[in-house]
Amino acid sequence: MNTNTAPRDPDLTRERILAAAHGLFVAKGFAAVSMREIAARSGVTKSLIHHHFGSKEALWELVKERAIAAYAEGQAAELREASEPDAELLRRGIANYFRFLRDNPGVVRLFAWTHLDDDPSCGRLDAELVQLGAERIRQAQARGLLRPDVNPAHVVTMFVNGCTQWFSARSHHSQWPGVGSDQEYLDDFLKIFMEGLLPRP
Amino acid sequence: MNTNTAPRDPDLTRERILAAAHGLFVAKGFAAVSMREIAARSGVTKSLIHHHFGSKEALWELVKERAIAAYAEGQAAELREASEPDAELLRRGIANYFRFLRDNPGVVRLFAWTHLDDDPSCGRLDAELVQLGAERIRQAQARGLLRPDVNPAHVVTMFVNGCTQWFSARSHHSQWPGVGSDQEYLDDFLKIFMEGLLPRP
DNA sequence: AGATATATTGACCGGTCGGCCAGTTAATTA
DNA sequence: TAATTAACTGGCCGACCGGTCAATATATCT
Repeated sequence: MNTNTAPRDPDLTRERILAAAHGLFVAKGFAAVSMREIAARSGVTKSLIHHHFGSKEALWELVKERAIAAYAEGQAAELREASEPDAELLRRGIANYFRFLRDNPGVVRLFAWTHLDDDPSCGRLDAELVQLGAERIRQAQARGLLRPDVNPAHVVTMFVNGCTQWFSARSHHSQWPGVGSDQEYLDDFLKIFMEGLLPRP
Repeated sequence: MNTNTAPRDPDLTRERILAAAHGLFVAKGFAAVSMREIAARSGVTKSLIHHHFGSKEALWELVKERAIAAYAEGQAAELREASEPDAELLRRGIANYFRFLRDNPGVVRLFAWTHLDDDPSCGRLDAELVQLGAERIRQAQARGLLRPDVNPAHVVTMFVNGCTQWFSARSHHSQWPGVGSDQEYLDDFLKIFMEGLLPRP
């Protein structure tokens, strides 16, 4: 490999290895991916991966860490730029989250793999995200804009679960009779969820 | 193995192999389980597993098939014994489904594995279950007991997703601040979901 | 320019993988 | 009871696994 005259670029090499590993891990899971596969896809020797990352496990941890950090960063930015908390803000937040998962299927799969590994690392990272979102909902509750008799953390968990599982179990319910498109599901979800959150007279 | 005088029982042997394979596959996923492990746990030779089931893939398929068939059968029984469809029936159906998943964590994990395999086999099996549930909701809508402007199939999908992901991502949100117990989450879920489904004046 | 550190390679290691096969033992059938 | 079938075993195979190591080529530093 690399018999040409291209100059060495260790950072780029690391990046290409990480990209190859990310794609394979996301697609097949840790156990089903071999170092030889990663090496072949990144155009690099297996030994070089060990040189740069140590072991297969270490590479896997780094791939997870980076992907989740990127996810958390994007979501935090989304939350920061939000205006004062009301029902409409929540509705837009859910729609944005839904579209984010739709456009980043790798994130959904990576979360699913880590869940099956009972790996709490990614849950730790977005704990503060949840806290932030729950705080917004609490404020809206205090203003009488959302019903006060539900746990704000459960509200966040509920819509995160609803969005995540929709894409995670796509192969499942895509063949269920009567189930519609992403947009149609999101619309119905918002109808039920948002109206269920309104204060009752 | 089996150096004692116990009489041969091929059916029991098959069952023990299936049980061992089920436990290991559910816990670690297809790729991370070896035939040697399954053989050791079921007290049987590796060759005998091949004799009875052919290959590792065939065994995995059979394990999935049986588990999902058992799940579908139980759920279908639950649905058949239900009375006339109204909101209260739906509420009890959701609570029952939630408790079923709580008491059968293996089912949740097996579903998650098959989703990551993009295996649609289990989705096909419970398609009729969903159709049955959706039909009940449609009847309740026709009687004016549930809001008519949502797709019944989406109603079913929504609560199935909400229940499944709660247990599937337990390692995730168990460390989220403010998230409560199974029962507390279910209560809040039902509050929001059921009120969101009521007809609006 | 010379010395040092790092990036990169290819060959190799012990171990495990799924699967196969010849042989033995127990149940079934004729 | 003899013959046939099925259950079951142990050993073996080639392929692949993750990881190591010595050697080499390219940067970087003095």
